[in-house]
Amino acid sequence: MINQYKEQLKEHNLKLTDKRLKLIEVLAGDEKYMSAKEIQSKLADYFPTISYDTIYRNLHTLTDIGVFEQTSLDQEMHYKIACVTHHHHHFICERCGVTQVVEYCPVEKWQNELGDVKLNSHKVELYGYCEKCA
Amino acid sequence: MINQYKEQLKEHNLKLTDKRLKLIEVLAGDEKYMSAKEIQSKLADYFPTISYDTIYRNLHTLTDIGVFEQTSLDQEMHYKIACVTHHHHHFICERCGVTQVVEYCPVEKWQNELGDVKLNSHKVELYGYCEKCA
DNA sequence: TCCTAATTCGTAATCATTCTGATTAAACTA
DNA sequence: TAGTTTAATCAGAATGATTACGAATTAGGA
Ligand SMILES: [Mn+2]
Ligand SMILES: [Mn+2]
Ligand SMILES: [Zn+2]
Ligand SMILES: [Zn+2]
Repeated sequence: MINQYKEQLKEHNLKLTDKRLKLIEVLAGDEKYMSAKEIQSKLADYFPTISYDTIYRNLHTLTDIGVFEQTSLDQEMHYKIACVTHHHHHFICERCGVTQVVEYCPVEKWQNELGDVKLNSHKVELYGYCEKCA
Repeated sequence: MINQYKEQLKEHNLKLTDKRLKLIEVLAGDEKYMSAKEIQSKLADYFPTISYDTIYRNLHTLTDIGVFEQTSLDQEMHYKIACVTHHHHHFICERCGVTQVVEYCPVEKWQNELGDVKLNSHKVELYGYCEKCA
């Protein structure tokens, strides 16, 4: 499954660096939203001196090509590995960031209600505490 | 209608200051999400030296008591006057921040789908360009 | 192996937001 | 109305996330 991400990098002419691969590994290994700080602390096990510039740059780059998805929580951007299957949304634990899939999305009803206005995107996020954190 | 906000301040033992009243006036006068910077530039007409501390403090305070509502756009918190009628969401213009009401909200379907997990809150935001900005 | 553009590094800068300690003023009381 | 109390404001420093920059390194192709 990591190979699929290597593909995506190649498709966009991005080099396969050790930092990028480990970054993907970290996010792919935990289905939750993580802050840059959390991510750097996980990467620090492998690259103790990795630059924040590298982390932020790659979070942006990989979000741009659809490997990650992002959301703003508590004034900080958080990232998770992207869901590539079908359109859906997430429940997000406000304590630990862990996510749970939410299938139902009435985007066509919303588009109907809006009429002419063109919908570029939409955000649906459900918040609460996961079973562990409750 | 400004009187209703004065009530709310009194109910929470908050003083009626000139800054607070003008802040409410500014947000109530334009049904859109505004950043702290935008807000301070509007307030500057009346209070050229108003402190950012005053702006941020009051944005928080008034959001806490339900006078304003907030959302994070582009890494910046944005505020608008709260909708006090019934539960609903908004379409938000990505250029100018103007909002349009979206009535349909399937929160009970989502709660059903989630089962046990307790839902604390939810965010639904539809993005695009308003007629003016399109 | 060599070249070159992309990537990373270390660090400084930026920008939104928060904090602090001193000053002001709203609201209550006499 | 004057006095008292305490919340609110102010100016400016501090914080914390994010971005920028010039120099050094490296992936990937020739
Ligand atoms: Mn998902
Ligand atoms: Mn709703
Ligand atoms: Zn949790
Ligand atoms: Zn607009």
